[in-house]
Amino acid sequence: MTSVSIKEVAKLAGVSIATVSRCINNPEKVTEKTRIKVQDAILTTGYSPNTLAQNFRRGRTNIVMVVLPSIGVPFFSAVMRGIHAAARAKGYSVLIQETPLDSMTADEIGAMLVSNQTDGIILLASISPFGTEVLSAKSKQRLPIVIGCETISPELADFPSVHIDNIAAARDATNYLLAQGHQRIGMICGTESSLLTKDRELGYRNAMKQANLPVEDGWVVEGNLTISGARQATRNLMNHAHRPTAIFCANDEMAIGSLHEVKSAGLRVPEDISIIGFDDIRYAEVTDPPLTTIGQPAEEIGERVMYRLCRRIEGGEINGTEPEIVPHRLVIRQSVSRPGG
Amino acid sequence: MTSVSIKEVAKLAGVSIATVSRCINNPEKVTEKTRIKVQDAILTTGYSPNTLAQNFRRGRTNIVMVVLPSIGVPFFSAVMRGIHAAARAKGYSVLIQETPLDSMTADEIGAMLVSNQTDGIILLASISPFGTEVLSAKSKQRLPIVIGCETISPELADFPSVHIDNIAAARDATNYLLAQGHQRIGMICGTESSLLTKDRELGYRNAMKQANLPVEDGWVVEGNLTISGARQATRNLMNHAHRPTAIFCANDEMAIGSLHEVKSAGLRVPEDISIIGFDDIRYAEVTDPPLTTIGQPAEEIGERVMYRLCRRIEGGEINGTEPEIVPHRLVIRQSVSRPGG
DNA sequence: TGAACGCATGTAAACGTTTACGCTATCGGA
DNA sequence: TCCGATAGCGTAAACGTTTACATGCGTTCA
Repeated sequence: MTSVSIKEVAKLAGVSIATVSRCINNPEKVTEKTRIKVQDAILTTGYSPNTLAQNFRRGRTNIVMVVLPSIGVPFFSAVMRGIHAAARAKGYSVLIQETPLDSMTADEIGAMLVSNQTDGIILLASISPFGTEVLSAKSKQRLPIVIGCETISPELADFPSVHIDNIAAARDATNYLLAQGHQRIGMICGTESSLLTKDRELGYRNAMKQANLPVEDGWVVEGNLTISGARQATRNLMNHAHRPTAIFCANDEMAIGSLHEVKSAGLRVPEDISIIGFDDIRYAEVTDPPLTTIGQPAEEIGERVMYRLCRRIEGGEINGTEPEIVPHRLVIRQSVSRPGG
Repeated sequence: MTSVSIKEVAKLAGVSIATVSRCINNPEKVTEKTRIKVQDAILTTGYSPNTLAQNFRRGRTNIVMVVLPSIGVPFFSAVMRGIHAAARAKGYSVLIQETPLDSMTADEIGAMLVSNQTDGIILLASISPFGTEVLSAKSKQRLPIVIGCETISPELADFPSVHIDNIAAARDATNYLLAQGHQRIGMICGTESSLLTKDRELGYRNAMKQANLPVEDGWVVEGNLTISGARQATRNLMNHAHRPTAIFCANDEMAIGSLHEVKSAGLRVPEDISIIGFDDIRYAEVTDPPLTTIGQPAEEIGERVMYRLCRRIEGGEINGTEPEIVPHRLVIRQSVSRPGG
């Protein structure tokens, strides 16, 4: 019942604790005969090393922390799946921190690293900027932090990252609507604090400008990244004097809300209003109509971000900080048609 | 840069390391004057305690592990949200283990506890039974393990748990369909290994028997808890010689898949086939038609399960192992009508 | 004034592991 | 046969913290 330590094993096997330790960690440094003795002793005592002592001694936890806005969003859970897979392969456990209302500050995060609670951190969320006195550019080069998904803010530019090209992807989405003949295109973007959706907004505006089309006041409205926020935003768009014939939503969650709201108002999708989403979450193919959207390789992002973090932790790659861009793709389903059907 | 230890603080403040430790952990045992000295020293050195050493010394990590089948399922992420909230309030971090293919065995879990990697465990997933020699009934009484959501298998009966009454809830769902006049009611259940959906199946069968209605062969089909599984299951149900006029799905994920499949086949919901789900995930109110379902207080379950675990960890409540039942409720929307509309 | 007490602080041990270092015995080569 | 190299193992230190116990000083009360 009470936890058995390496000493009992050593005593039972008739060797020193150093030898027991070696049997476990460097079996090749030990005679086969003693190795067997020790193995037997381990089995009969039911010994398992005290992880706390190991962590303490080795100065690491084999735990990485993932900071994200919400695990409830299917896109993030897909990324998490990739992270988990890679973590398991590399022997890490994953500690999740949700930051609902920016509740976790950069200082808290720094504290977790310096106090050794985690070996590394994956940021899937925007974080209030790191205090400059805490993190010099030099130290950033070393900290085991990797950013996934989120477009990088200037303060975080020194950290490696893995993500799609959000600007280009949003441009592709908008261009697809334009190619279908839409000219009045609205957008439901995220929140002020979400840089990633800022980039998507930027891509949308780029595409509109390139097509010499105006973005009228009130065509870009915040949806707060939630279903209910998107429904409100959609009502605003539908009431606009120049009602858009198509809506680009910064994520699928909001697209689902928007879709529902349009239909609730008695309008048809896509005949009256076309809708395009972003992320290609798994619910996107079972909406009515199925949602046209931009697909991200979410699991792949998770895996790559984890592997990159491992490289950082293991000390290599001090310099390689250029972002790793993964491909996005347009997933054409049935929520977009030519204006008027 | 290199981590500063308690020694430097002590030297700078001109006190012993014991005093520094006391200043942090038992400030009332120290003069105000020295406390200020030490505080200053802590600030100027930028000291923060080495968590690894603390954990080692105190024999605990302040980490709890949550084992669940998939974080991608909105219901679980809602539970997780509750767990996170409670954990944060109690000073714990949350480590997530997904067990996609029963990949984590009970032995692994036991190992995590005995090797001190976590202070406690929350099980939201069925786990292959604990080896009886590893866990006697006595030791179960002590282990800091609490079960959430899942109905308890005999092997796990000694652990405390928090969940709804799945049998009664499924009965309520079925009775609602019966009350609408349905007689041919099919069910899409989960997998063989998911006890919780087994209980839902039981509740369904209870209700049918009580109504003196048969459950024909082929009316209960496995949906694997996934959208695609439910779509296949729905095709089977629609092809049945005695096609059900209503389908009870063991969770909303499958209900969404089923709903889509029925409509894809050109049938109407609820006029041709009524559908009722289970969980009331947030997408349930934006399906077309909005999904009638059984609501669980997911966040509350998460909170309660976490608080209960805390009580276990902190040593109280050795005996209170009777399950904590939280209320469910029928959420009536528009995916169920009288048969034929 | 002196003894007794209590409070603030220091000293040192302890937690369980890993690992640098040193010792012994064995083996190969001259 | 003797010496050097080396493989295998033991000894002991070290990691940073907490805490039981000891120490010393000041205060109070007789």
